[in-house]
Amino acid sequence: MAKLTKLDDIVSLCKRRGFIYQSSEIYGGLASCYDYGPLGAELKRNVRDAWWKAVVQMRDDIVGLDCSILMHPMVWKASGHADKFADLVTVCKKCNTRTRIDHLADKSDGDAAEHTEHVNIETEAAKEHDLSNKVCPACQAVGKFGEPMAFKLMFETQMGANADDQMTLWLRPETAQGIFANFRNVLDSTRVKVPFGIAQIGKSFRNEVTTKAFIFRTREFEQAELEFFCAPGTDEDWYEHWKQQRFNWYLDLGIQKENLRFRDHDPDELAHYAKACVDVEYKFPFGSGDWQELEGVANRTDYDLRQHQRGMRTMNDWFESKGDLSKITLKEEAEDYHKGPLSFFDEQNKERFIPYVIEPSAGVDRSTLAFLVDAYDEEEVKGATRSVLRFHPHLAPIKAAIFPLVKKDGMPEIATKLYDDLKGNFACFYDQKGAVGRRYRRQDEAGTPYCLTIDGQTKEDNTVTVRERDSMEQSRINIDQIKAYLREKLDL
RNA sequence: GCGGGUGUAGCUCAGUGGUAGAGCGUCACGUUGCCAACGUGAAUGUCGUGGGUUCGAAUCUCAUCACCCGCUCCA
Repeated sequence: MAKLTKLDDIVSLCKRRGFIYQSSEIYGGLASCYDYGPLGAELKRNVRDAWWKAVVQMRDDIVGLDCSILMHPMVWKASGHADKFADLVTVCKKCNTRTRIDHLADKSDGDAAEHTEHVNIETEAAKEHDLSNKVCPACQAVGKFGEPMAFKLMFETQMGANADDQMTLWLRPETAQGIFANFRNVLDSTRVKVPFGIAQIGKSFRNEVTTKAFIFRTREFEQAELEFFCAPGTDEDWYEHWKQQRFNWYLDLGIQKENLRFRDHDPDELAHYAKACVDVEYKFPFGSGDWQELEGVANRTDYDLRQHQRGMRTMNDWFESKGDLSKITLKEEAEDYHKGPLSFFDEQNKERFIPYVIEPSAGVDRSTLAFLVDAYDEEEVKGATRSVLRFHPHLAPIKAAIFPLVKKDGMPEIATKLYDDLKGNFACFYDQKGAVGRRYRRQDEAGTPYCLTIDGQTKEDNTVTVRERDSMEQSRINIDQIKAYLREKLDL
């Protein structure tokens, strides 16, 4: 299997073959930002399409959505991000280890730090923080901490060209809230009934304290999220359902079983709104061969919809404070909140409730990287190394390459005709330069599953050579049957 | 943000004060009739960026940017 043992090898591969480049490279690069090159753009698009097909197209109970990145600030007040999506961190002066202050344990009780949510940055920063009795988890030094530093995890931007009349907005830190904000719209316009899901793929932005490992953790990233709404009491079954569905999706697209696993979150690791959460992890070859999260499947309960009902009740305060979020607090829930504007009426049981939500949330960039790394292989062929990307046909950036065996005797004419005939149906590539063996190997490196070669025999019996990427085996197929052959083999 | 490391051709790297190099890749022409390894020729460098020292800097020095390994966090 792959001989990519270091992240550097992957970065190099990605650049050399045109999958991923550093953003703004000609200006020295921009931290944490990356661009997808010609092959990478195709690969990533295929990953998105495969997700959409599995999650939306093939299901009768899920519909799609595509929200704006900028949303009303109250969305983030209600979701909790505006107040809580920040960390207060301090550094141990002895060993330079950085720790969130809410994770520090007291010297006296010695208890391990408990998991807590992100903090409210305004109130926390204003508080006096007595760290003199706190223990550094790394070097055990007591009270050697510097001033707490605040990290805001959402990007801010301004709406309105007039400088005197601008509103501060946030770039969304997750696509999920756009789905909750449109829950009512979808209910009213599509005839869906609980249980059903709303799916969305799009960019999100988090001003991470530290980025990591190539495109694994970036400040701008793409999510594929599904919010699946179900009746309270059925949520645990749906949680299991989606756990399996999502795991199998990676396997079906060729991820090797031994590189994929679940990791359940400990109860004290769960976010305050989550009843259960499991990560789908991939064994990336970063340094020590660490397992890293590709996707999280969470039971978010009815938390988000209930929060947005509170948000809707708070709008008067928002207008009165002239949009200053720091001056308002969310209104309490109505006593009959379960009959609120974001509730669902179950015709069969004649009851109204706020649906529970199961959320599979996948990282598109992470998955793309995993598919790339997992497909990479090197093998010995006649004493030389053949490197090949064994992509699942659905993910392969190029489905078929068309070659004339040599650049004469009318072969290029037949080959270009075949190419023109196929490119409307499949992503194809035409190449007539150099030795054919070299062209085969070049396509191996791009992960192209099939090469079609026009030779002398083509003019005699109308057949072409079909060469398979994985086995390197060749067979002859009538040129008129190529389209059907590819369609069947590629399952398109 | 802190500590450690790195930055020279598209990629991998050599080059420790005196005219910028190799392998692979790329391109052209020829050859070639099914698996990168033929022949001939060619292109390609703000030596990450900006200051300083020096007669002279890829090389010494300072700053800065980016990446990698940790700390932290999460899709």
